[in-house]
Amino acid sequence: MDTARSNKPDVFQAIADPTRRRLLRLLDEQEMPVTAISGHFTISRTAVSKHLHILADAGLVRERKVGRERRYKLDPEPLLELKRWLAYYERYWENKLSMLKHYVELEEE
Amino acid sequence: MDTARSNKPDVFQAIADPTRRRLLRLLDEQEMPVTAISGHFTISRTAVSKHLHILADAGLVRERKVGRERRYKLDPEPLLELKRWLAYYERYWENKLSMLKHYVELEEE
DNA sequence: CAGTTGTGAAACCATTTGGTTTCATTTCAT
DNA sequence: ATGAAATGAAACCAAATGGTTTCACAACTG
Repeated sequence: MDTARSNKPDVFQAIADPTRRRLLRLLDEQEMPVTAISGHFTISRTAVSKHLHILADAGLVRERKVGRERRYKLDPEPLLELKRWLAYYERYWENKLSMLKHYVELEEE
Repeated sequence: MDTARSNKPDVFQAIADPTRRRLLRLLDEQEMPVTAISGHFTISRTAVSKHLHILADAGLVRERKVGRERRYKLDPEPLLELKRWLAYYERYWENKLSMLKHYVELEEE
């Protein structure tokens, strides 16, 4: 990790880490400051902070300064890219028959 | 990478790499042997082979021996986990109003 | 003003990751 | 049987990743 590099904010990369997925869930429910957030994890506050920056770089989280706190909140918008990516494969399960057909072909041949 | 460890076949992890996403697309269109596949990439055949094993571990790809070749083909089933994960956030864009409301709230406060 | 709280930046570190090159093995072609 | 083709395993490597500890600083609380 090291530093929060604002280089390649990749959604796929961002959600690859389980801790970050948990963070997204948490911040969907409510906006929270870093210390409160890190109370939900066993890793250090600093580590959580880094994950938050990665999520922010990917646009998955919004940051807002309130006094000395820095509150984070989910921004689901970038997940649309994932949704679009997934949509390509949608035809496989858009109906049970196509799925079945797929498996039959896999088994045969 | 090093070796194809059949430890934690994580879908999120598997699709995090852009090369692997390209592989999935390619193998959706047709079943192919390793050498043919690696013709589509600039990295070495061995590297492609490793990516294929990672995808296979995640269940995203099926392997079939045919003579001296080893043919790979997409198995989209594990993508359903991703779809389910994504479904949680679905309410945000299930209608334009909820999305709009979300952004307004983000801007306000 | 003095002290405490909330947070990020830096410097480190071990492990994982994506790649390469080399070698061994299996299967096909002659 | 002999050689070429298709592929995985091994050993190795540089860079990225996820963590930690320490330090500095801004902003509240007395």
